[in-house]
Amino acid sequence: MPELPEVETIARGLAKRVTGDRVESVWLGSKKEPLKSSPGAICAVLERSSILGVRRAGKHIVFDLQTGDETKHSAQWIVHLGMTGRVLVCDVQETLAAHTHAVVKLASGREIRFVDPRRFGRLSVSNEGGFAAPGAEPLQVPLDRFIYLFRGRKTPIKSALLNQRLLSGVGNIYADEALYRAGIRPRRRAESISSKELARLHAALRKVLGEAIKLGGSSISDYVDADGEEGFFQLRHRVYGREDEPCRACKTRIKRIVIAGRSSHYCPVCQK
DNA sequence: ACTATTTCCTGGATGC
DNA sequence: TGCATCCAGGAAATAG
Repeated sequence: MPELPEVETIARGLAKRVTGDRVESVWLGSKKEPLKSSPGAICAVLERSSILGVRRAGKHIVFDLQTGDETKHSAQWIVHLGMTGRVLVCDVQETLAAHTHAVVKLASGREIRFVDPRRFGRLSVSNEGGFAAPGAEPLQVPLDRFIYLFRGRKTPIKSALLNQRLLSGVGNIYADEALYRAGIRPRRRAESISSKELARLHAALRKVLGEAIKLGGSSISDYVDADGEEGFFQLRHRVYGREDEPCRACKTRIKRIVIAGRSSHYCPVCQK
């Protein structure tokens, strides 16, 4: 499940491989779910455009483009991986994986392929005003603004962390890991958490996301980066996926509860 | 303006 | 072994 560190890793890998290349043609599959923009709009933006760079915004991969027509407008191709999405850079002769929904042919002779079995991923394009993720970037947001995000919210802090309109990029794994490191139980109402605790959460979130990026993300089920490499942060998980295993600090069994339909893991002793 | 719940998807795990 | 059922979860849609 790609969250901020996984998407950052993938975007860096893609940037290394396709920056400076040019799009020759685009093939889109027949399934409609993966397309957030119309097929015509996606092709119009992508075909003959140059790739200026690839970056992450929240959980989105953003390809910065310069259109191939005489206007040379800037535009973006935006890929959201959902649960099981992958963006691969392949040689043309490599066999097409099942559930390939888009193939972008490059002037270098290679192809960017979007593969997504579960079809929760989304492709879109933007050419006016650029693209911005709706929430604040967790690695950039200053403490005072971070604290303000949760003011007056009755929803559990875990749900608030997952709300992409507040923070962009935090998903189930890193929400649980950050709450553990900050010593805050996931079910606590966001508004009930003190500024001091929120300061701990702010720091914990930055630390956990930063460490995970350094380790290439967490490989759960089938995640691999743009080069097919697995991440290693799953080895540092302290609560996520560790139900009934001993807390690394106090040996208490890690509990799993469901909040807003999402499994949430915490230590009943270390987290208050 | 919020918050909670439901829905979309398929592969892998589980149960009988 | 085979078949049915359940579960994972990001985000949009729907309901309250």
